[in-house]
Amino acid sequence: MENARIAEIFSEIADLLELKGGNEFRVRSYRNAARTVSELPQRLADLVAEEEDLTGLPNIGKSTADKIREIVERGTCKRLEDLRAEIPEGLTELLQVPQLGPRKASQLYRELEIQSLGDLRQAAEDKKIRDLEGMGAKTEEKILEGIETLASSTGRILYHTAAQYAESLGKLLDGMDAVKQWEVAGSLRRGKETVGDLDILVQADDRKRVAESVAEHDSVVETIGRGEEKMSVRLESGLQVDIRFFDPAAFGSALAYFTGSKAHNIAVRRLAQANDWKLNEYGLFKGENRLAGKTEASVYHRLNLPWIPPELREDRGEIEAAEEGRLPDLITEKQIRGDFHSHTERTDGRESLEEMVEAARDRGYEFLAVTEHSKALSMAKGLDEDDLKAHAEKIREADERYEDIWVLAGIEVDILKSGRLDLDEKVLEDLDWVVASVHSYFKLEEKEMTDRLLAAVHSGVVHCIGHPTGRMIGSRDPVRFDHDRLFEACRDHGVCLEINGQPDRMDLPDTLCKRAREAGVLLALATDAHHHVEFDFMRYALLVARRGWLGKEDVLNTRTVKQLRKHLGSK
DNA sequence: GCCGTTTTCGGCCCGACTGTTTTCAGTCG
Repeated sequence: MENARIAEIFSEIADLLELKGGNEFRVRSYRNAARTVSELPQRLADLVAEEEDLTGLPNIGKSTADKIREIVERGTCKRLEDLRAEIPEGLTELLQVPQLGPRKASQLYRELEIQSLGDLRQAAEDKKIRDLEGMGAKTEEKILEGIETLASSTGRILYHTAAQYAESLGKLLDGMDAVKQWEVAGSLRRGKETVGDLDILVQADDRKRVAESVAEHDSVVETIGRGEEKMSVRLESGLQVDIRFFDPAAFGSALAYFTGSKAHNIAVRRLAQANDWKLNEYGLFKGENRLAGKTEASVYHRLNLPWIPPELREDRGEIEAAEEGRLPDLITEKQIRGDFHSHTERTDGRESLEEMVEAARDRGYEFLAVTEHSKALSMAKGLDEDDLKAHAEKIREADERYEDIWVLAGIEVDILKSGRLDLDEKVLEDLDWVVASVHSYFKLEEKEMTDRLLAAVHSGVVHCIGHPTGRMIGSRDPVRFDHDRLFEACRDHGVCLEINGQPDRMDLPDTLCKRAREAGVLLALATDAHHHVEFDFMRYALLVARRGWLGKEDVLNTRTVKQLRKHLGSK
């Protein structure tokens, strides 16, 4: 039983309770519990086995703790079974339709016996919905559109993709005289690996003109709503964009408000309430009197907090850390001196060694590790021992030619199913940098996978574990292993964990990053570039690192060549 | 159902927009 499944159960209970018309705060409790569970670094099943007290976890009280134990033992819980018996299957899928919430969904069920998306479409097409109390022709139309949107939407999209749309809209806004300032807020600003929609804040002289221009933008296919304060549009990709207009006096509080996360906002608002103040998107207020709002920092400062970087705003302890003056000094792009994972055309990269090295120099890097695949990945032309020796020689020759950059002769060696490395350790010993990665047998049982990874760490020739969880966002689950044991082993053997910046990997994920840091593990940021343009993926690795609370000291890439040589030499 | 320098009971974030209404409920973020 994985945490994700437990979280799903709590979400389903929340949905069903909502359809039933239950207490909205109880519903919220289940949703909060689902969030806590899904973000929890430890496996609940393990905590239950160890008879840990779960009520110490945020949003988990006695009742929820009991349910967690029940779910771990039985795979489900009575509460869910009872609700399912009471409310027809299919009704929850109606909640997925935009603009259709629990009230209308249950009304549709009660009055028209609608129990599925199919029923809903039929009723809308038959124009039966417009006759219901509180609904009309417009509602019917919205529902049909909502069903279409649902069918074509893919849910959350990669940060990388969302950032491209944001950039394109940003260009439009930059080009308008009426726009005085604009900022992207929401989960994109927080650097989350996936983004559900775009939130853009705009200060403008002529809101109407801005709204018109946005509505006419190439990538906009539909205007969902449009008012004085906000407008919502849908892009060709299905992505929803919310534009909100604010005056300068409220721009900072609005930015904070719409950056979220929701949980962070609630926690900050509680601090305001403790002073009998009110915090909303228009500012921090004492009665009618605005205490702060022009900048984000002014809002935080008035609440006796330092400004909190957006990447930390997840209610994962940042408020307490801010109160106690122990927020981490997060790593920045400028502190990155090199990249620890790249491929060339010798295996599955697309450019020559020289092209890659020169591009790294152009970025101002002081070092670059070239890490081709090993022979187990025959599809990728992986190297055997002799190939590797020859290639390492070639890399060292290149290193001689470029005085201002250290080209590390490296490898990304496969960790085989048994935990053995795919290449003779004698050959690996002569390299400057050895990344060991799992590229096969992703479904091993936790114990077997843990032993497999530990064997690589214990080998004595590995410097870094590549993309440690192996997850592909949206398409492949992370492999299962005992995180704490791997972290401890890495710390004790001086082995780094990689933060791979490929947009669909972003692996190690942020929450595990935070725990690896707490365990004393050193992280290595890397792009896994197969073409020099992918060196830009370092920004995604950086986002993960920042969301994982990493500072300069926690990251190997911040070392000078001299320090790095010393660090690697001492291994 | 959770939670506690206001509290173990009684709160729980709060405002914009839409469509249906003649003052508001539902949905969303």
